[in-house]
Amino acid sequence: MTIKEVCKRFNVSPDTLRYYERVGVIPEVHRTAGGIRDYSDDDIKWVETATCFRSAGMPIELLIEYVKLFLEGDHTIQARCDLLKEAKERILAERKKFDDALEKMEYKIRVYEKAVETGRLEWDDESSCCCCNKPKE
Amino acid sequence: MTIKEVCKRFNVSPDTLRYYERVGVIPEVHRTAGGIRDYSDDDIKWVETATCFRSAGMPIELLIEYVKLFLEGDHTIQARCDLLKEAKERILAERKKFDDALEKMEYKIRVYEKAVETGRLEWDDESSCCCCNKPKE
DNA sequence: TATTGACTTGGAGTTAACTCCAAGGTGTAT
DNA sequence: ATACACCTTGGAGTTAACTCCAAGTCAATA
Repeated sequence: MTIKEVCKRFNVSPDTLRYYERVGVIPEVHRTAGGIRDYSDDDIKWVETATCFRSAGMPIELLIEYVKLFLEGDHTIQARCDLLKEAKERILAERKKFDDALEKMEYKIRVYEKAVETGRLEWDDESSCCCCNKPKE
Repeated sequence: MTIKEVCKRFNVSPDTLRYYERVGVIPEVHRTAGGIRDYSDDDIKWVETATCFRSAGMPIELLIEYVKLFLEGDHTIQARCDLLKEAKERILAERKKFDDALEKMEYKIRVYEKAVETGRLEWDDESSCCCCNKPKE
């Protein structure tokens, strides 16, 4: 599979894929005799994992570490497992922050929608919502 | 409340708070006669919202736009509501990516844990999991 | 009142993760 | 065989969001 096809499939740029390979986010990709990238099934799976983890905000350094351990062979299985568990905890913590923000947003949206309906903006004083401050004249 | 206290409460640096104010992520903060920042309750609520939305990955530009609309007054209520709804959709989309990554991670963790137990690494061929490629010798 | 430490500003520097570029090689359609 | 589009590399440039710095001001303490 050409770089172009892989890009289309995972919605990333060729520069990004070459960059990932260069810094070790994915292992070296299979080439044609002429030196042109020709992604194997395994290469594609690595791209899939890299783009999936990246779009969940995992730092590139972590992926590089994972690939490095993988290339070292089976004696790094425990280390890889630990790395993934830590990554999972990170993502769970991040997701919690998303949920907090969602809650705050939904509250604000409710208040604004009611204001559009009734013409009066009424913030619950107990809420720790910033929108209750009135613009200073 | 001093800048230091606000920093401690929201776990951000003084530079970050000053930066937020400078670029308009929060409105101008109340000052003492000497010109030193003395955060009011409302100021603090803005900081809370800013840090909450930022840690959910909302870009600063969006927060600046929200504050700008707020300062323009009540005729921007509909616009603010629309902005928040769009922000909410973004966060939902981001959270979906987190869930996808979590699922992939949990699968890999399960396989690695089994490998640690049994001594054999066995990836389900149907899964689109990159870890099934063997290191090239 | 002098020292000390925290605060102020505008502007420059840093970091992660790309993104672009120039100079040249590959491969396929005429 | 000659365009032509697309690929290669190493290295430089960009962007968002801080983060640091220098030079000066403020405020609490000895």
